[in-house]
Amino acid sequence: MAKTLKPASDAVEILHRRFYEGKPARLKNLEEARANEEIARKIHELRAAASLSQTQLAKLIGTTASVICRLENADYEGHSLAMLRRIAGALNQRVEIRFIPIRRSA
Amino acid sequence: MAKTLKPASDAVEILHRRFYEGKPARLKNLEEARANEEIARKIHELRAAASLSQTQLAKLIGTTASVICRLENADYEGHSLAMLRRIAGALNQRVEIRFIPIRRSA
DNA sequence: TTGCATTTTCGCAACATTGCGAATAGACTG
DNA sequence: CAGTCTATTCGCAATGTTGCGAAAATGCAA
Repeated sequence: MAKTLKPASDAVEILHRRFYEGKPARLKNLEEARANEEIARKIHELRAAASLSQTQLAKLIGTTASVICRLENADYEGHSLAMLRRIAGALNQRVEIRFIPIRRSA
Repeated sequence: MAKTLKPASDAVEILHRRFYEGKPARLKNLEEARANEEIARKIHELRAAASLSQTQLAKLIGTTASVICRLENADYEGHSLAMLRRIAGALNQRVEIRFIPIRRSA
C-alpha cells in the first residue's frame, strides 16, 4: 500500500516545479521588490505623519538614524517583523499580518 | 534661534519615557507573544488547508521539516517577513502588512 | 556664503534567523 | 509486535539583520 499511496512526495515536487515555472524568478523578485518598496514608503509616511526626524524616531526605538535611513530606502530587502513592530510601537500602531489568496489570472 | 527650536530631542526622550512607562515591558511582551502565537497558528492553518505535511511544505519552500515545525511552535519568536513570504508564495498567497493605529484606552 | 539639522552611505562587529542532519516520540495500520 | 508517516527537539554552521560611528551630501535659513 505504501507504494501506491506514497507518491505524495513526487506530487509535491511537481507542484513545486509548476509553481516556479508558472511564476518565473524574475516575476517573483519584482513582487518582492514592490513589497519592500511599499514597506519603506509606509515607514517614511508614518514617521512624517508623526513629524519626527530619522534621528528622533531612531531614539524612540533605541537605535540610530542610519538604521532608519536604511529601512526607508526602497532598495532595502531586509525588513523584519521585529523592526516593523518596534517602529509601529513607537508610533502608537500595531503591525497586522495577513495571508491573502492570490487569484491566478486565467 | 537654534536654542529655542532645539529642545526637540529632549521632547522625543520624554515621549520615549512616557511610552514605555504607560506600556510596561510585561504588557509589550504579552502583545508580541500573542502576535507570534497567531502567526504560528496561521502557518499551521494554511498548511493544513493545503493538506500538506511539514515535510511537504518544507520541500516546496526548499527547507526541512524541522524548520516548519519550529515556525508552527507558538513559542517561536523569530518570525521573519522573508520566511512568511516564502510560505505564502508556496501556498499561493501573499503577505499583506498593515500599520494600524492603536486606540489608547482613556 | 556660513551655519545647522537632516539624510545618506560605508564598513564591520554583534546578534538573530535559517539550514540541516539525527534522534526521539506519537499515531495509525496491518 | 514491526513498519510507516508525522511531528518535535537538539546542536551547530551558515547566512542575514542590526548597531553604530564617521564622513559626505542635501536642504534651508540667515
